Amino acid sequence: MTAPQVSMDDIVALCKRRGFIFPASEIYQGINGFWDFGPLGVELKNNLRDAWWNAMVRTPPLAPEGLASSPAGEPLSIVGVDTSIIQNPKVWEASGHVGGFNDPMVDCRETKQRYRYDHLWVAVLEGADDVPMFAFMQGESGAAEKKLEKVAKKKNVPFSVKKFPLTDLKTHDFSRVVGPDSDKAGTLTEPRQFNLMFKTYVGAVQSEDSAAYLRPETAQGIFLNFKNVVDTTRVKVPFGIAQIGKAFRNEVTPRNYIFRSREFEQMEMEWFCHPTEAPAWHEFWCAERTRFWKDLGLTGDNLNLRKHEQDELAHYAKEGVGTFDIEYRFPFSAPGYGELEGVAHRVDFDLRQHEKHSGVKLSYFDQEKNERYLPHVIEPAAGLSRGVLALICEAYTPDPNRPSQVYMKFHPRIAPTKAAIFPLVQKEGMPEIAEKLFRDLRKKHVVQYDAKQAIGKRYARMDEAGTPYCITIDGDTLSGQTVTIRDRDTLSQERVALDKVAAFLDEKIGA
RNA sequence: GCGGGCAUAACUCAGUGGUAGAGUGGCAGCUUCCCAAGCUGCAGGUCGAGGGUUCGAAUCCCUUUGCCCGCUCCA
Repeated sequence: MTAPQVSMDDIVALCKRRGFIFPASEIYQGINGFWDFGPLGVELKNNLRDAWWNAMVRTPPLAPEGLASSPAGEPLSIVGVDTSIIQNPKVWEASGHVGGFNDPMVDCRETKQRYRYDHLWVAVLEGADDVPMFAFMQGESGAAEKKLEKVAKKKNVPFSVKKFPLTDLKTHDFSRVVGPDSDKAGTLTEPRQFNLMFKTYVGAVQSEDSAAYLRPETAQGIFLNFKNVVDTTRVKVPFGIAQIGKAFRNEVTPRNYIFRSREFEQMEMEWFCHPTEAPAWHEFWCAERTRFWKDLGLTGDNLNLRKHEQDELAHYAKEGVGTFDIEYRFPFSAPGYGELEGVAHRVDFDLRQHEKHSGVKLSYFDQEKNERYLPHVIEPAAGLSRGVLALICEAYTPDPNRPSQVYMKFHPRIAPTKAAIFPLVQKEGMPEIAEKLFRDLRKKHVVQYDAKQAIGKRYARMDEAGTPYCITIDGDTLSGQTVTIRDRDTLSQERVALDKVAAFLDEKIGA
């Protein structure tokens, strides 16, 4: 069954109207690619964040048969860190984020190869305007010249080669250029500066010596602390290090609401394991992570597990078993999907790189097996901001039969507000009882008190906020010490004893 | 980055050269024993921003910012 077609515009309007998400710096006409979370949005985000931290760090999964050093059924070992957004710039050279990406680059649309713009040359037949040019890497003109020779024979023109740097060619003429690894003309993109990291300067005086970057992923902070954690926390491979935090990418095109924004939040866990066990752990984490999202209500066809094709793998994942994406069908991506979480096999790329660049030994010594090695890494990396968006999209439920026309069907565990407490009318002592109940419940749950306006309007408000339960104090409360609890999804009401309301919420929300 | 579209109240929108509007929402009061009910009232917009044309611009022109769609990009 496919979800009813809802428009992204309607979701955005509700998020604004009810205080989930606002455009950042809106009173100054906003800023492209940045968003603020409002009162309901931050509760929702915190709930997702806490659910992840609980699932990974506080109560990690139990060890599967035959993989972990601990016996099957024992909890896996995962510890948390919270590392700095700004690190020594050498970190990003080691990780591969700068270097190849700071110079203007030219991509080949066909082969997906990427070349330094200033390292490419082209070879062309002198005096022939209507034949292809062949690009080659500086100093490796052999293949290009052979191809030109063929062309010269075919066209019956003299074989007289002219060579010059690609930078001398107008980008308009790129349509005539055959890429170094391609055999079609016009597949090279215009040169582009790939500077996707935000740059800043450390210290009050700005100079290139003090340049630094805002982290483009939280993962590196974990690798930087691998040795610290091993040395101080008695963890043994296999184990995990988890982190939740902001990351920044100067995206070319921020798009699709908060899906691709320039400042976002990640939830990443690096699972360090023996190289030979990495494929099995990869499979394990794919299943675990899928289950996590399903438990939060992302069910059915809207969730999809997809293996990356070889040519779309990141630089660190090429040698491993690959990357799986957990994807969600957003209204803007339908019928396709958008990435929610990637489970990648990063092999030992990061530890190896940091060992090389820092000169610090990062290998792990297994006492029992008397074996020293660089652990492989399985990385489940989820987008917290994207997760929030997926939860919002999944929750958005049009319903022409109710006054609000729409309600937010959040799983009670992640709903921003768990319950609202209403006195049915503002008299006969009802507000006093309701307020006391409110003060009582709020110690443990996010609850709201609302006595204003008609009861129907108050229910409607809570439907749009996605509050799963509305507790109403009425005439029978005065005589029988019971309240009604209205269920957001079914609209049905049940009577519950006043002193059992807290237990009711605990049970429903799983507190 | 390229091409197209859009921008008027918190939301959805009307207003095509002559005094800024509606519905919804919000707030206050009255009413009200269960689903945006009723009555009364109130707040909120220099029409995204800047410049130009004009006696006069939300309206026409230019620039710019933001959003949406399609390419491109997303290591």
